[in-house]
Amino acid sequence: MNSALQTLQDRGFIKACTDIDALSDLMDKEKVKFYVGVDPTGKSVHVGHMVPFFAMHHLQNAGHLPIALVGGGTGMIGDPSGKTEMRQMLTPEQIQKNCESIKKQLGTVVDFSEQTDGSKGQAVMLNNADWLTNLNYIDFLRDIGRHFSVNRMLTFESYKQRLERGLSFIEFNYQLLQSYDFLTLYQNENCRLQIGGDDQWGNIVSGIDLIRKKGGEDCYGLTFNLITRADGKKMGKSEKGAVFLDPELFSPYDFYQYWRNVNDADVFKFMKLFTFLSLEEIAEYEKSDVNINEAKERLAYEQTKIVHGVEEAEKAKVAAKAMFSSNASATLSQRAGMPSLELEKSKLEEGIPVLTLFAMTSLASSNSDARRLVTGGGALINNEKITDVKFIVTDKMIDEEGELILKAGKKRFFRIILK
RNA sequence: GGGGAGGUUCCCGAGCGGUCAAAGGGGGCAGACUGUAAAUCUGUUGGCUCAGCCUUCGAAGGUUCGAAUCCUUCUCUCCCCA
Repeated sequence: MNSALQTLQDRGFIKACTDIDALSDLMDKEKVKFYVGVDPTGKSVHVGHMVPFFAMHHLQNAGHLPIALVGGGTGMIGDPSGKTEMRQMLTPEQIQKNCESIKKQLGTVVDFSEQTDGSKGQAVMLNNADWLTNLNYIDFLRDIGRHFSVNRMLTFESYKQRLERGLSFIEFNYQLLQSYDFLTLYQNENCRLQIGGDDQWGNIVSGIDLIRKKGGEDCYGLTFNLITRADGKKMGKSEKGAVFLDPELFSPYDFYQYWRNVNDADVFKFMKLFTFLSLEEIAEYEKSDVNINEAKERLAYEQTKIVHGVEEAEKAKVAAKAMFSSNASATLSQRAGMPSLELEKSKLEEGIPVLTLFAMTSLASSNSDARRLVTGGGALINNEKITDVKFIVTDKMIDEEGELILKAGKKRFFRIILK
């Protein structure tokens, strides 16, 4: 098999391919242009969306030519695949803004810069709004619509499910538009391969069919395993909601912790999919005499480094290490990666009720929430358990570093910086 | 267009005049046990100046001492017929 494909296979990406042998031959013969679509339905993608882009990274390194296709046009419709409800429609302005921030995030994994030495494939980002928004309805129906059989579409799993709950006509057209995207990319860019999550199988196959019906060459589809966690929960979801790549929505420290806390059963799978560590190196961690927590630490570090950069990864790692170590008092530099808040020193001198203080942080969402925390015995300040809800925090509690470290349970920390 | 069934707290889902901030489950948070894992058990899960008060049961009105529960209008969803 083609070495790039082999890499994806070995790392556990591949779920299905329309014709793996033919694709392999093609990739041996030439640098193949391939694409994956992203929906700009939010300001940020989350880790679950990243699988195809990690795959894209590996293919790019093998010299193939990635196209990241932002669905500026299709985003205005919403893909029914895997959704149980209709999507909210977005305004063109929102979509435009989302596209820009998403491109930045994808840039952490796929290199969009100008390639000069030719060792990597040149990556580009396109927006299907460029060819979708000006489509003429009648022309589209005549040229594209006639190639689609409603009977056949209705047999697709993604539509079947939605038929039970309701599917609007606008969403029903999604497959046509995505197929049209592939056709357009084939015609304009000579794009031969579409990759995506396994939920995209139906849409990808339709695109390939369309290209063939329009007289094109054979094109290929490659889908990746939908990543599930061993506990059955959705990948990329955490108690704090989706694990977004945007540091505003999900702090690098929490991001690091998310990976640090993955299920034992998922560690190596995730290392292969979500880091660039070599398989040999990962195999070292898989040896039974290695403490699995070292593997988790490495996974968290590598992932954070890729998404947020070395500096943030380093900070998160140091902060986590310091806080989880036995004495649990960290020096100022170790605290750098911790979620924090600045507070006027004078306020503390006057005294602040515990509940108020906790509610100011991300540890408690409201006074009542803080009350529950304290009542339940989960609230600590500088490692001292606070059980009295009326407790007043004063400047006497400041630690040797001149700060306060709040804890909610064993795992959640917050740093109060006095000024 | 006609007929029917519905919209309940983060989600699913009970409640159908007062004892309802609303059963049960899921999820979340905390405690115990651990390895910052999983599983298990316990507590908790609208807000507040917390033995009390305030805001919630699609929206707005109304009946009533009192409504998530009854009436009216509106709105949205699903199903059947056209």
